[in-house]
Amino acid sequence: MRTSFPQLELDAQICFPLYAATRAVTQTYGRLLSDVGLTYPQYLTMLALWGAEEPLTVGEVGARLRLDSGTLTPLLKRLEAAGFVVRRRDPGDERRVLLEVSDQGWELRERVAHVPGALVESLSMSAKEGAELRRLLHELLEHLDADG
Amino acid sequence: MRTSFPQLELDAQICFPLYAATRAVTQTYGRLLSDVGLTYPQYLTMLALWGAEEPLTVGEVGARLRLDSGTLTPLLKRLEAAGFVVRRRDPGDERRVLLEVSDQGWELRERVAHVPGALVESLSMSAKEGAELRRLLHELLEHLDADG
DNA sequence: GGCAACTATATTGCGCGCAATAGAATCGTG
DNA sequence: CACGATTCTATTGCGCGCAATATAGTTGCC
Repeated sequence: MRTSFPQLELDAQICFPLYAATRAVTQTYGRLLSDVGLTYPQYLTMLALWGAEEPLTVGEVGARLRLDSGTLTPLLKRLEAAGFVVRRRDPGDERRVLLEVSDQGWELRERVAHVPGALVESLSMSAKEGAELRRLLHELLEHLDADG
Repeated sequence: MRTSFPQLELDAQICFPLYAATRAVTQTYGRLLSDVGLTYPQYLTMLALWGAEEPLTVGEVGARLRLDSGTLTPLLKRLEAAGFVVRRRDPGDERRVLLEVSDQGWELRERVAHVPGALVESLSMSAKEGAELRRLLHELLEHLDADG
């Protein structure tokens, strides 16, 4: 390089490993999920719906996944088209859309129950390192939420 | 939820914090880079070109960033349209495209020299934690490269 | 009740990210 | 030299991810 800018080295930063690792993990999930016809963001959305006590709204899913309606609306329409979710307006507040997991959606849950284990296998990380990584990522998220 | 699938909890996994943290970091970069008209992937591409001793090919940039031509070709055309990069076929091998940083591209480097520092500031992570996070992410990448 | 703020979702536009494919140039082998 | 295999970039198609905007429904205040 023409002059020295050591702070601009690719590998010296956290940003690039984070970016590359996320894409690698997404691809690994993609291979595990292609059988059942889900993408990784669709899988995360189903996790949110499966984990809720009752039907969530689009906004509630967005709050959990940190995604907005521009991303979620078409994604949810695809999940509905695939038969995993039913979307209907909340009769009590017609602005809101309630997302209900269909019977087929509950069956899907059993078909992907092996996925987290398979992924942890692929990562081949110790439980201790995994917990540490999770802790650091949560910390990073909190800082960026506060003032990032 | 209807039945218990503890392994399917959103926060129990590494995947979701990784996914959310990456998007948060990308957004933080986006705010820092919007002044100069770069996106985050464009910035990473410029880092690769700035850091090379001589013009890189599309494939060489792809190897460094782990991106393929489907992503890079249009991205590089946008960088060329913005005046930061010159693309030309390698006279010695007409299959390859050489990517040269323009004068304007070198000037850009000085205008973003503050970005890594500003980002580290936003993360408000200790140097020790940053190094640990980087180490864990590199490890994760290696495992996924090998058999993921 | 009426009307202005506010809220929730949908739409549009653009830039990735990647699989699949195409097309051109080069290489290797006979 | 010929020709099939390989390499390199470009193209196409689709699904995010997000800013900006639009639209419909609700609430609060008078």
